[in-house]
Amino acid sequence: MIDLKLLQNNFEETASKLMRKGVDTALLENLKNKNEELKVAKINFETLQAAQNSMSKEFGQLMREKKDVTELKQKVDENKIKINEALDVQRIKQEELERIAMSVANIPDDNVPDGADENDNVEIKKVLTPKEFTFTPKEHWELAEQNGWIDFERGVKLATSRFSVSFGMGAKLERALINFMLNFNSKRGFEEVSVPALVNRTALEGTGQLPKFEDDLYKVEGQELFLIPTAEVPLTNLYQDEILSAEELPKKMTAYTSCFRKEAGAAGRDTRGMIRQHQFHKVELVAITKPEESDLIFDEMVACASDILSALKLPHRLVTLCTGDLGFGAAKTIDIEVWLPGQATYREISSISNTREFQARRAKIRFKDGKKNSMVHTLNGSSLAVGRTLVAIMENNQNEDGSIDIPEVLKPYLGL
RNA sequence: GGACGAGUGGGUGAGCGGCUGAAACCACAUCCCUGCUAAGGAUGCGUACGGGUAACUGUACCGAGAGUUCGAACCUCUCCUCGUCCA
Repeated sequence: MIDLKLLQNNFEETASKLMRKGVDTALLENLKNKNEELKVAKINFETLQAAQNSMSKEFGQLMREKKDVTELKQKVDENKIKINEALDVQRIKQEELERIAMSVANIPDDNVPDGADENDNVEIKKVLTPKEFTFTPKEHWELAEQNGWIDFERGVKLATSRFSVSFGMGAKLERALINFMLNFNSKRGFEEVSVPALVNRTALEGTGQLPKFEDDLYKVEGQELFLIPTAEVPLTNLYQDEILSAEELPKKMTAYTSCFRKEAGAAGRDTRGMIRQHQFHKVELVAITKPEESDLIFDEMVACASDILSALKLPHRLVTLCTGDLGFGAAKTIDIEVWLPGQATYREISSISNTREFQARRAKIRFKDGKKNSMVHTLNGSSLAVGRTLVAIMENNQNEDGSIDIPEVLKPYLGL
């Protein structure tokens, strides 16, 4: 959530920063006004309430002295009517303010490049060179079907479109990748955590998926529970509404979960294959840090994801997302895109974001910063999307006959 | 699914409808003492949002929400969670 104090005290600068992300200045103006109105309403209510409290004390005093209270009672009753009115005003202002504030995106870092969409993202570097094929490389769905690894029709039969089923080596490779990635992350100091796949509304508000993106979430009928779209939600919210000690920071965590997304608005995109599924496996990294160390840990997380791809010998590149492609809660994001020879293009396989205080403020995650409490920074990143990694392995390691070479580092996990 | 019981500050745990934002102890912090010394003492120590240069001060919060009352941690109702017993 946006820092209302910042908006109040530094409106011009904050508004111009948010304008880069397409946030309407009029909306911010409105937010600022609401904030001031709320303040007035609060002062009004609290003054009345203070009078009420002191009159109540006096009332008790008179009772004990067995004195007459009818006059005082009348005063108190009159005041009470005013209090209720003032409280209503305050509540309405409060709700309006929160509704608006919760829907304002995070402020992008100054060094995030301007841009409209993913075409304006800026490449940082390429890692490993794509190999030259002496034949025309196939796309992964062709290879997957040919090898009997993935069955797309049967996934549809069981659920609906954008579901698939893995068999044999396809299924084993998914499991191997998950284990490999979790172990890799553990060695880099990320504690492995196993979390629920269903979370409540508060958790999703904390990380910013709600209230704005409810359409993309699967909701359990009759309950305020949602299937997680990413492990970022349960991991980050583990410490929701807590005040952590400075010594226990940074918290670095990794978890494997299935992720569930309706992919509303992605109609027609990546309809074939397993690039964009409603359910997919992902190993996630989350860090909760002191503000001054979040950039350092961000780099660690990027390196961690990139190094996994390197260990798998998969060519990839790092890009900085431009303002137009930056997610709702991110102050900065680096995407890692893996080379897919079948499509002859780089495709997103990991996305690492620093949300700075944005989620911390929403989820109320603070730490003891000497004498006072400060907001932590929260970071999240995939390391990696398992299905897409499998796609990349298939396409990059394919032979002319359609067979696929298993990456050396995975063999111990496959009993090979 | 049914019947009880419980949910209080970092922890343990008191709490009569007003004098309780909350005893006590532990933990923690700062300071003092240094021949009873793997000790003793003093003080401080929840959160959020306001007001004040500051000392300080106002409001709210005792699982969540609603109600009764001039006044609720305490009474009533609903919900949630955790125990125990029953099915």
